[in-house]
Amino acid sequence: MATGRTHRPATRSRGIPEATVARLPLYLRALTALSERSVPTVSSEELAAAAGVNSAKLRKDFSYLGSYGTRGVGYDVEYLVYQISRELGLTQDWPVVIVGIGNLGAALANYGGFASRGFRVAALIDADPSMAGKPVAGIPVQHTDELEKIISGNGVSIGVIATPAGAAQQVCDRLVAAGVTSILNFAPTVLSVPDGVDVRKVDLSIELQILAFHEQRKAGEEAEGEPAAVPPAARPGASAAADGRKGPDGDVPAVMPA
Amino acid sequence: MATGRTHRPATRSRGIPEATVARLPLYLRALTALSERSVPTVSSEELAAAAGVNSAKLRKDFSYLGSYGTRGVGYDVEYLVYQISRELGLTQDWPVVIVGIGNLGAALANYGGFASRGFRVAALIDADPSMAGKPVAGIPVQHTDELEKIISGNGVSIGVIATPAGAAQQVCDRLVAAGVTSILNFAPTVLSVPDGVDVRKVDLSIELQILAFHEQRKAGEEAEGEPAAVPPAARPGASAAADGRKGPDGDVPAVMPA
DNA sequence: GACTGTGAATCGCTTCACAGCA
DNA sequence: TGCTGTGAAGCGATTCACAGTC
Repeated sequence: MATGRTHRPATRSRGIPEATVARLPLYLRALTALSERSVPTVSSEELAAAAGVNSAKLRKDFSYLGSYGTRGVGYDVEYLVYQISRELGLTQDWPVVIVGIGNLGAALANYGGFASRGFRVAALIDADPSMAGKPVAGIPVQHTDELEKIISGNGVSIGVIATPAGAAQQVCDRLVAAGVTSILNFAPTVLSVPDGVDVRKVDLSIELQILAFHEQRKAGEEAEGEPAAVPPAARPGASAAADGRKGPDGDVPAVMPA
Repeated sequence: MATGRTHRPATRSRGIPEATVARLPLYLRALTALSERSVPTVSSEELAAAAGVNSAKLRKDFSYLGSYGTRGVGYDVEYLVYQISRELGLTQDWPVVIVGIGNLGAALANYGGFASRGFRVAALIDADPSMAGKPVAGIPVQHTDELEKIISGNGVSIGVIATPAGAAQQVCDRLVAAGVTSILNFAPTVLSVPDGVDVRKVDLSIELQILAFHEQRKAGEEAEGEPAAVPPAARPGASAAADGRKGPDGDVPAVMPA
């Protein structure tokens, strides 16, 4: 899981479970594809397959939205596209700003998936003065000094942080102070925000680490036994660090913060 | 949640819950930061705060790995860094290939968080012949024709797909056929893979859609009442589409696949 | 006959609360 | 005394299985 909210204990939104909300975009994508092929109706089984979930889950999810299907027939594709879009709030325009126009920020600015779903890149912001004015994805980059002006001037409530980790919290604070209440964070840091502000995070290297865990497990199973659970290596003692500890695989790994 | 596996029913790995595995990289990041500041030990409370979780959860998580703490004291930072690294499989080198060197692929190739955690970008692959040989992040891009050779030649078991949606399944099939067993998918498509292959996905626009849902809810609450649950708009009938349906917010949204 | 909608059962994760140990 | 480690309780999500409806 690449993501998570900060705070908000058990405040389930409008009765729709969080897990369901997280799947609605998946259904929407699958439905949109069907819509383009002019498929009029679809069964829970078919749609579930297209979205990569099982049909019981899909039907349960849709039951939270209301009874939008027809027994014995299935779901009307166009109608469901509209209902889910509305439920997700995509029937309105969401101006977003992207802060930090490095490789990743530029990729995000160019990403077609945003614009096509009601998200409009209202501004690109970077701290590097030499970037100012340069167009990225056809939008001129503005300097961080303008941040507050841009947010309030465009009524931006969603911000995307693609800065280095060190700058993220500060940028976050300024975004929040200027009125942003939802943040998508690509920087590898835990952001702290006041109540009422939502944060979702995407950490590219975390996903790879989870894959590595399973990959290692596969390799271990091939060779029968489980990978040694608790190696007889040195245990903590009172002192810290530097005791040349080694594990079954070799040396202490070169782990560093991003 | 930005991510999910495909298949694998209830095969909990070595007794460590999936949810715990997904948090280990978070702990590792926080611990690495402490390690760099030469902090020798840390309590569950402190570490939990740094990782953005609560302390009960953290202790439970660590209890699945073994008893690595000292009652009355806390956890030895260096020792825990090593144990978690080992558990995640980061004590070994993982060659990865990135397929699709557009904006996003280039950003990934340049992303420092990979290399610093034992992931080595073994090759960059793109279908565009004019890209071939051009260096990105210091690594020359190779043509898709070389894919199989590259995978087997480097013993690559993890592949990253950053192609357009249309090419993703085909690339996936070739990666799997060549021996890749873990895939990180950035393309907005559901990939189908044989048993034994893990897929994790990151969809940038899905995260924004989830934020939009909550954002909309906040706005709705300000104005007291809930947003109308089931509008009296036209219901499906037998025929599909094009009936000029409108919702409370205006028109049918312009949703499109990425 | 086919497929949706949903109560009930189940599963897994989180949280509580305290026993166990340095 | 302070903090970890963990059974047990609580809770949300998934799955089952079938009644309801076209």
